[in-house]
Amino acid sequence: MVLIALKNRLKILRAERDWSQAELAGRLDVSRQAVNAIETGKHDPSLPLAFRIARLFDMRIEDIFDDGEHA
Amino acid sequence: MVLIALKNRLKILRAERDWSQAELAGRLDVSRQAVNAIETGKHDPSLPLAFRIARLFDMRIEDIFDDGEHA
DNA sequence: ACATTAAGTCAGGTTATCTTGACATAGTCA
DNA sequence: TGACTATGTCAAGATAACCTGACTTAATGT
Repeated sequence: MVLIALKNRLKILRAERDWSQAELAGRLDVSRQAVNAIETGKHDPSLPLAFRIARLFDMRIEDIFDDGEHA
Repeated sequence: MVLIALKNRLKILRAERDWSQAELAGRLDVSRQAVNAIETGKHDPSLPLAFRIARLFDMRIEDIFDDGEHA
């Protein structure tokens, strides 16, 4: 049972601010590897981390991560 | 390190529809115990499950779960 | 050439989020 | 009374989401 992670715009949002993965990790209070794993689709963030990410970029969770948003 | 789960309105949304935990679990494709654990604050849903919950109730994740929403 | 930074990865470990199965309690109802 | 439903809980186990530390590769700059 191999499920893939939700698509996300983290890498783009980070690039827009010219932050390294390490800097973003620091702002989110997680490890650099955690940020990398999320960006590269290895896994999804926990819900609390998703909230911190949304707060940091002042966006809604649904606008950063997406499920497929079928209509 | 004991962290508490996010507050959530699952129980209320479910009551408004007069669904049992078992029925909600079926609609979300998780176990009844998983629904119970989320409602009783034992843990947070994964992000993919949070998306399914939000879709089911046609609401935003932020309007069902909350972090404290300081201002 | 050498040092530094960024990104990606791996190993090994911990904790959180699930699973199934079982059980107790309370409420409803024939 | 006895059957049924809903809720809450526990145990034991699987997998996902984190951690630290180490290492490689590519790009940049001195």
